[in-house]
Parts: sequence; structure tokens; C-alpha cells
Amino acid sequence: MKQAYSTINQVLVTLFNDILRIEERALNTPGLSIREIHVIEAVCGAKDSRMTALAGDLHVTTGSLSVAVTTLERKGYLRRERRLKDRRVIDIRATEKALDIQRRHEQFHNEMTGAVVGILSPQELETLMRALHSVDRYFNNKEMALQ
Amino acid sequence: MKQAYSTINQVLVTLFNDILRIEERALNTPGLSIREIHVIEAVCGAKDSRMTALAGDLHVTTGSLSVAVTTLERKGYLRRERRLKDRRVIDIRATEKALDIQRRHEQFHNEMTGAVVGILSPQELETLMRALHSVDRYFNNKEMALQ
DNA sequence: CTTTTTGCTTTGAACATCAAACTAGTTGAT
DNA sequence: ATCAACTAGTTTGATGTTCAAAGCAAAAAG
Repeated sequence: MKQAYSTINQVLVTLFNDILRIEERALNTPGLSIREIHVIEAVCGAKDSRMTALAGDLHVTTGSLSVAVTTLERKGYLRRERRLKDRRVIDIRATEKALDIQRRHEQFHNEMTGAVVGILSPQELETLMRALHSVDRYFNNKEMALQ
Repeated sequence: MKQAYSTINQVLVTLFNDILRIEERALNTPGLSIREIHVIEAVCGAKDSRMTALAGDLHVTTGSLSVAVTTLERKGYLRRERRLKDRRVIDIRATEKALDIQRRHEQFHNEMTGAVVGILSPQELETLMRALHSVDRYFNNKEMALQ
């Protein structure tokens, strides 16, 4: 129990910070920062691909995203597509080059997930999922409370 | 099983980012960025408090740290202390003001940890801990491999 | 038709970060 | 003892990220 506290605390303190850094190095995509990779990922996985929606997903302002999209467009990973029905709206599309990156990123995450799944029995896995859902719910509420 | 992968993956992808953001907002120490708070935390918890060691702990260059320490010194959170035995070495010390911040930060972590522990059953907790250890191990290996 | 709202972009400022050049102090080889 | 090589830390210039605020164009509301 005591141990649980310190493990979870340690995770909250260090592991989370480490992950971004390691991810960046492991992916090692010259010419793309981890931020840019996350933008690409968001674009690839987005249901709604207009600027405002993506900015919301990424928790940045549309201004910030606009800058990022411009450079990623210049680098050949994204393109802007104006909607005919409502010409204010811009949809962001991933190019084939971006999809490549996305697949590599996905593979990294699968590996990471595999490390967890590998050590647990099916039953434990189920328990873990319940636990993670609870934690997720907790943090979503927390976030709501801070609005 | 399929579901386990995608749940765990989703949590690993989003939850981690969320927590950083929540932390930043919840701490909300006017005049201090989350980076600066992390520097303060590192100084408070450091075994070896010279520049090089701290920079290593924080995974930044000594140049970056030097800049950060200068502003935190100006703001009254840290002071530089030259070593007598080897006058090249600078030890960074926390002021009382910094210790206050550190205590608040620690309390926040304890609260968050307590909340997580509180919402899980003992069994869930045990499984979660094993999973987290596994992630930790995975990343430590990964980091080693990348050196 | 204005006016207001909406969606996005641009701009200016603040910060974080790094690499490389620099300063000062120590160590090692001769 | 000297001087070269090394080590610890700082400074500087460039780049990237972010935001708020102002701007612009299209759509909706009145």
C-alpha cells in the first residue's frame, strides 16, 4: 500500500516527463519535432479535421496550430483544403509522407503497450483496463473542475 | 484482448499529456512556469546540487539551466554557491521561498496519488502497479538503448 | 442590407532550448 | 614549475512553441 503510493507518485513525477523525451529520441525523425509529430498524429486520427477541432484535440489555440500547419505544409506533410459548403472552414489533410510517420509512431506505441500486455494475464489485463478507465475518468473530471 | 491494446494505448497516449496539463493548471503559481517549478523541484530533491548534475537530472544542457537559474535567482527562489575546494563548481541552493513551492507541489502530487489509490480496489492497485513498473522498465531500457 | 458571429491567419512578445564560443579554474605531462 | 589539455559554468545567437490580440473573410441573424 505504502509502495503503491510511492510508485504512483513516482510515475506522476518522472515517468510522464520522460516519455515525451524518449519518444522523441526513439522516433528520431530528423526535421520533425515531437510537437509536429503529435500534430500529424492528431490529423491522421481526427474525426473532424477542421482547424478548430484539431486545435481543441491538441489543446492549443488555433493561432498556434495555424503556424504549425503552415510549416508542416511547407515540409510536405499536410495540406489545407477549403470547404465548398462553408468557405470559412479549412480541413487539414495528411499526405502519404505524413501517413508513413504515423505508422512509425503507431508502431512505437504498440511496442510500448506490448511491454505492458506481455507481463499480465488476461484476467489482470481486464483489471488493468478497469483501473485505467477509473483513472481516466478521474482526470477528466479534474480537468472539468479546473475550467 | 484487442480492446486491451487500444485502451492501454489510448491511455498511454492521452492520459500522460493530460496530467502534465492539469498539473500546470492546478499548481498555477503566478510568475513561475511549469519548467521553473521543475527546476526548483530538482534542486530541492537533488543529491548533487552542482550545475552539471542538475542539468543531467533535468535532461537539459548546462547552458539552458544556467539561464533558468539566473532568472530564478533574480526571482528569489535559488542562490548560487561557489565551492571552496574546487572553485569551478557552483552549487545551487533553494531559498525558503523555493521550499514553500516545493511543499505545495508535493502536496498536489500526494492528493492526486491519493485520489488514484482511493478509487481503485486493492487488486486493481496491484495490477496497475505492476503495469506501471513494466512501463518504467520498458522506458529505462529504451533510454539505455538510445544512449 | 447591416451587424454580429464564426473560422482561420497574422503578428508581436515571452519563453525554452540548443550548439558553439567563451571564461576561469584544475589536472597532468614533461 | 610550466604549459597544454581538460572541466565547470556562462554567454550568445538562432530556432521553435506558445499565446493573446488584432485582422480578414465568409456566413448567419436581424
